[in-house]
Amino acid sequence: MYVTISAENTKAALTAPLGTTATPCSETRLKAQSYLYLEGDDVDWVYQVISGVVRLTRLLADGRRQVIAFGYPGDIVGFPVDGVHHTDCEALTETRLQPYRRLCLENGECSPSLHRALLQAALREIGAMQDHFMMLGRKSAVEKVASFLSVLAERVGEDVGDYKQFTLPMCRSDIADFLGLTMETVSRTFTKLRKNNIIAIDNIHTIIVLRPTELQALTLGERD
Amino acid sequence: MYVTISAENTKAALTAPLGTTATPCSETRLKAQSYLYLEGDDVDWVYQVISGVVRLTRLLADGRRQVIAFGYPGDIVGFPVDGVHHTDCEALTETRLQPYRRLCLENGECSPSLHRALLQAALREIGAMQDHFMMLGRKSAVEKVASFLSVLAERVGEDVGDYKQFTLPMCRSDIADFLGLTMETVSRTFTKLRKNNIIAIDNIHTIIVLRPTELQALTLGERD
DNA sequence: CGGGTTCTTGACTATCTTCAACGAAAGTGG
DNA sequence: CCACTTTCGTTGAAGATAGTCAAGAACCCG
Repeated sequence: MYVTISAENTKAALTAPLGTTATPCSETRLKAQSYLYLEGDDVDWVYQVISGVVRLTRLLADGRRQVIAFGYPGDIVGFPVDGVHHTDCEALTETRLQPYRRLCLENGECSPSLHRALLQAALREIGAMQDHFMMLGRKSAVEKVASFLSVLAERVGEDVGDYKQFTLPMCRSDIADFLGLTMETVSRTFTKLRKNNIIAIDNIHTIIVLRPTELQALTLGERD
Repeated sequence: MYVTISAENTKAALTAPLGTTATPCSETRLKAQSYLYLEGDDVDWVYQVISGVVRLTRLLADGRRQVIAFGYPGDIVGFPVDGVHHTDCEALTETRLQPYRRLCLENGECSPSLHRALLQAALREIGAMQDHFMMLGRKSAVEKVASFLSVLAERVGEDVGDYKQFTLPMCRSDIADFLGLTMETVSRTFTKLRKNNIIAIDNIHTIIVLRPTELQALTLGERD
């Protein structure tokens, strides 16, 4: 999952399974905090997240970290770069994944419809990443956090009265490393949104969006 | 072209043409400052840059701009997202491009080797963009500019004695919008590198890297 | 040569980071 | 179940990095 400029993707489109034909391989299960693969590992499979959430990260030698994406149900993770994984992938919650052979994507060694679906997923990935560039390069802290929460509310939020509620399976520093901020700035921005009654923070990992429209407006720089 | 963490790609690999078989379509020529496509246009072709340089951009409603990538010879531009272009693409110099049918990439309606080559290019694009996230999210101004110049020196620099020389076909604000900085910061950083004798600026658009090793070190945060 | 654009530089400011302390929550072992 | 420890999150104060605004210099092109 990336924080796209406009969250125009519908839940339906995103969470639809890829193959309509019988899948050749049974699902993979992953406990929270366990790794699916590490940077440099050979790629044999790409995975579609069925349930749960995973985190893709890259590390710099000096310890700086960038969270590349969060993988929510419907997302495909593990695209190979020259046959090798280019990020680490860790499960944030217990996660179920549907594996697809790498060669199905790369050589079409499977049903044409599945090959096409994986390819389309890769192309959508490129588009989503392009959006995320704008986010990292050109948005303020408030805009980044508002975008992040807005997309999550849209994608995984549950209606609670007039509000949208969802849980954050990742910690604050994961969010910070995803948005190119520090943990402290993320925390302060959450507090600011809470004090302005845009959101409520029930449990630390449970967000309630009280005013979705205002949150959406902050996404593009209206005053807070 | 993205500013990758380690410029380990060789020139040869990057500039190799995709299809060894006869290409079905003659090359496209583009004058400097003319657009190849705009965001929202339907995609009929993807293009490999043969010579010249193009610039891919995305715009926000309020005018903020992100340069997504520069397309140098060997690069593929124009990957479709749901059949539609997701960026604007403008030629920075006179440019020659080899078009390939979109359906060759998406449906394999061409030679299998060409289909595979385009697919591999898309997957490499994903990997390169992941690297660029680190750049935008986690690097300082000096690191960004040093990375940018270092990659260019490696990729298009010509040996002049012990030095590497190359021209910048883009203006300072293009570089700024690529790196997530302002024009002024880019300019100041150039000056700093020049005063430290890491680079020389011959003409405004001609850079000579005097100390490639030091420049490379600045890429990852060694003191300047 | 002149006019417009692009680039550089300076002074000032804003935003975000850093460092540090504290508090809340969660895990551990008796 | 409770005390202890550790991790994670929040908050504050101070500082640094990059942004803004403005002026002047260099470059480009007819």
